[in-house]
Amino acid sequence: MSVITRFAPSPTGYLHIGGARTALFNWLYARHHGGSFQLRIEDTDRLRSTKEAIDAIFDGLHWLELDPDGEPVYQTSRVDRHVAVADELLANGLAYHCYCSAEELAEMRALAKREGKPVRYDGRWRDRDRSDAPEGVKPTVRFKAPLDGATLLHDLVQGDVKVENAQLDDMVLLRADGTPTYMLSVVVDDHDMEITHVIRGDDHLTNAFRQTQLYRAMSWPLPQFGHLPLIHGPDGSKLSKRHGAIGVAAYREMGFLPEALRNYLLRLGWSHGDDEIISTARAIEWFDLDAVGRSSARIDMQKLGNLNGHYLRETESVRLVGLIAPKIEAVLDQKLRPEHEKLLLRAMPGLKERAKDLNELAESAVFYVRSRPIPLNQKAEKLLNAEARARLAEIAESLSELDPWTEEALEAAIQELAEAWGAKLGKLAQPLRAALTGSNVSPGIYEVLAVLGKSEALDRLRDAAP
RNA sequence: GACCCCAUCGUCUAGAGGUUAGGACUCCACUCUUUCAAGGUGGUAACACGGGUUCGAAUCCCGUUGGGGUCGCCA
Repeated sequence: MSVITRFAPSPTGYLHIGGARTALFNWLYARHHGGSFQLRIEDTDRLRSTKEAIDAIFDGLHWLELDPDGEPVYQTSRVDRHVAVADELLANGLAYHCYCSAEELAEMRALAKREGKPVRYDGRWRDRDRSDAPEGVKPTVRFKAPLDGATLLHDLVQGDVKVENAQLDDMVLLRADGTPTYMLSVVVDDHDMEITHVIRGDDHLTNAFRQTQLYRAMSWPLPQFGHLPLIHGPDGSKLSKRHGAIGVAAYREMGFLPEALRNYLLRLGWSHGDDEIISTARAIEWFDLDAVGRSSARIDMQKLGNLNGHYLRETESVRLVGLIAPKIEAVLDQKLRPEHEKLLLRAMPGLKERAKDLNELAESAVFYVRSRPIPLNQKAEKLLNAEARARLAEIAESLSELDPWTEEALEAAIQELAEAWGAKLGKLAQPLRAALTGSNVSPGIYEVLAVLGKSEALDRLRDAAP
């Protein structure tokens, strides 16, 4: 039987980083086994589900290049089927109507809590006759869960886990308004979609026991379960909004490459010996659930940044220019001209070596395409003292004869000048950098000179001359 | 509180009875060098604690402590 996995987020907010990892693991597992990866939108909470959140999930997955196979399934489109299953359970005596009001249940919980007893539904309508039903109360449908024994789970990540059935109460299958609850919907949908492997967050582990009982009640084959440990914030606490970078879109805005985020997320909880840099092709080849750890992990932005820098350096220049062009245009408040894009393309090798993310890359590239005169930052200003400016004039003069205008030729020419003046190279290089880039930090100065081209470079030097 | 899960450098992790406990990020030196990065070399840094089992435990068992998850007519 072929493997079918699914990612089943509820569209009540952005696609967060933990969800992204769940999606990645499901995707990898399916790819590794030559199976299929499905997306199901769990939108049965009509009040909290939003179109924006659904779009955010699609966008996030698409950006991460984890697009699902086939069309996504919307859980709300399947309520009739969910209700039919509940009715079947009811007909077979495996479910029953419960006439408890919300207040009554709240009271039940409060009492249990006060007495220090386990907080759960006491099954008071389980065997009660329907004729006892109070007037005008719409009942919920509850699952008649087994009272004795235990439910065993062979979890692909967590191993064998056992829970006494006495710990599990009779869950609500259909709300008083007749709509199905999550617990019913997941089981029906996972079954109907023929999901073979349910890979999801650890927070669903206890749900797996209740769901197992439902599968049994319906005599459906059980899927395999794999519960992934949760991701925590840098301080070890639960990932929450105060950690800031929790939505996938935020990582995109911070200038991370999807492949870097994927590699980082992959290593968070999964390992393959000492391997750190793992291409997606390799990940597909190597990924399996037995190498997933059982303990939760913390987000480490430093490591993500380092990984991103690595992938940035490996990325073809054309793609990088395409990614940073909008950012540069925003800074300059104007569209880039084709010749500027060509220039940036030539500049990329030196720039990408130095950037940790796309925002840094864009920032460091701006000077190349600014129009003269190039604004100087404070340090550059300081470097361009009277002596330096005088020298720049001479350099410009001397360089105007240079042909060809190549990195090698420029290096030779400038070193020659330094020697002739008996000056240290730094004495020339820093003022050159300041005049050419407006900054004290940049790629190699010969490279900058060459990339800029003879006429623009000389013009910038003349701008700085006294 | 009840139930369940987890526990190796600050962080992510390798390790599946016998290792100088390895790698990566971070940090610190040194190196390269026209700046800044990247790169190279080296360094600091861990088996939570207590009992067992064993000739021998990071590895197996029990307990303690700590962390996490779940206990909705949310998903």
